Amino acid sequence: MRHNWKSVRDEVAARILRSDYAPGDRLPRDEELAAELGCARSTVVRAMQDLADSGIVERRRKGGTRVPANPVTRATFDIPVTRSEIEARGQSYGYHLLEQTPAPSPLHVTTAFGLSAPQDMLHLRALHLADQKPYIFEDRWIALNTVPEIRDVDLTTLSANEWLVKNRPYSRCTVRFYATNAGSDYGPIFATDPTTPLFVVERTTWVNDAPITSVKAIAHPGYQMLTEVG
Amino acid sequence: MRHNWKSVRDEVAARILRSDYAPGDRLPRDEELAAELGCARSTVVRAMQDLADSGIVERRRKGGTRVPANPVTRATFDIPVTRSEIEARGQSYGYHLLEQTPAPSPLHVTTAFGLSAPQDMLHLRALHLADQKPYIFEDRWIALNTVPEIRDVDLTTLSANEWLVKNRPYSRCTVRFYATNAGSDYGPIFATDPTTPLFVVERTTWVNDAPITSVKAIAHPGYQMLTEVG
DNA sequence: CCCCTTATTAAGTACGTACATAATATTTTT
DNA sequence: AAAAATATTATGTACGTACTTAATAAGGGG
Repeated sequence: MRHNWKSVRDEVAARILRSDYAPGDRLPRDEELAAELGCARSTVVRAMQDLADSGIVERRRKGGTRVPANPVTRATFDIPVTRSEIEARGQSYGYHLLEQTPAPSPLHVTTAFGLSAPQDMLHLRALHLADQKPYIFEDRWIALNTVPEIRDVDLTTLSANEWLVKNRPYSRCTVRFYATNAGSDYGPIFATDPTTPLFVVERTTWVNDAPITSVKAIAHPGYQMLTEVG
Repeated sequence: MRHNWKSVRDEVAARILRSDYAPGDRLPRDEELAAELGCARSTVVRAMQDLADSGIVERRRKGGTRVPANPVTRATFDIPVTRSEIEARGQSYGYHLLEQTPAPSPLHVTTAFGLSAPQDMLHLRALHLADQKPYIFEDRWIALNTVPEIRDVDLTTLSANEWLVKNRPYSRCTVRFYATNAGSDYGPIFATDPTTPLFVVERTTWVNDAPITSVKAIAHPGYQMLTEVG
């Protein structure tokens, strides 16, 4: 069964694994590989594009295909809506809106959006619960200029997360991972010591350069983000 | 210029953005879209597969293409060899091997690999410097059964990271992100308080189910992992 | 010898056809 | 009415051809 792109991909990947093609090396041209493996060039192209998407090979017009001299591990994470994440774990989902205040954006939000001046925003603080226990605390700012309808949405039962994702899709998004201390802000929420390290995912979204929302999602102590490659 | 797959992709993405196609909705069949946009079905297929790869649509045989009812943010991170990462920042790279000891794998490493019993491994502790300052500290275990050659490699000048990546490509890898405290282990290394929160990337790699290496990369205080989507 | 122009190369794309495959829907059988 | 066999459907894949494009290499002129 040599005549499908996945087996071509696996064959090329195996050669790289065996160091037949080593980092920095140039691979045979698509046409040659096609002739060697007895398939059409388009099949090799499909296989190679998959390998290129995974960062296993690099392709350049005229330059050919090569194994990167400095290989990288390309990891892909799916960040779901928090409710889906909790339900996928087989736990019950709970949601508490702690605060909902219109306010001008503070400096760190203004700069996250790349704005030159503060804008009117809606500030939300909410807690997501898994089996009644604090799972993720979110601190969110929503740009009222871009999303005025949010004023009329009841956010005490439906999380802003969910409303936005279904009503205000974004065209651009930055994601930032880092570690922080629970401190006096999050310590009480998770009923933990102020020195407890917490994992933070910060996401900022735009639609055609107009700011939508910026969220800090602070995960409960011990939270890990996991993915498989290959 | 409607006759290329990127413009087809962008048109469909724009329709989703405008909520012409809302979460849960089924899109027209490839053939219909092709007729509407005046291109071949294969062009629509190419566009749709790209959208599916980004998680923007879901495709199922017979079921058709639809906008996911529970959208996710799909973020992709490239984790380079540490030296490349530092040099890409325009900083000078430095490397110090702090410890190199053969030892049976401790429990957390044994379980990370999914092994039933401890194996002989090489334990390394090393520090990567950017502009002479501690950047990433790594705590690494290498499976000697799978990579016996590592015994004869001089790891005082070349990091194990680089040697492995060029000589022992992996076929499978898990990546884990989390937060930890500097504590007495890492506090002295980064010259920081034991309560300082630190960002950790833990990677475990195999080649055809044989364990290669498991690394904890502890980043300096303030380290952030950043990516753009869209 | 260096710079600029021109040729060549190998990947990138578009198209159309034919067929495969996995779901789903329908019909038949028990 | 439930279960099993069968038909239908929309995506998935393979192929071959023709053409485009970006990058490199070769050539020519100052």
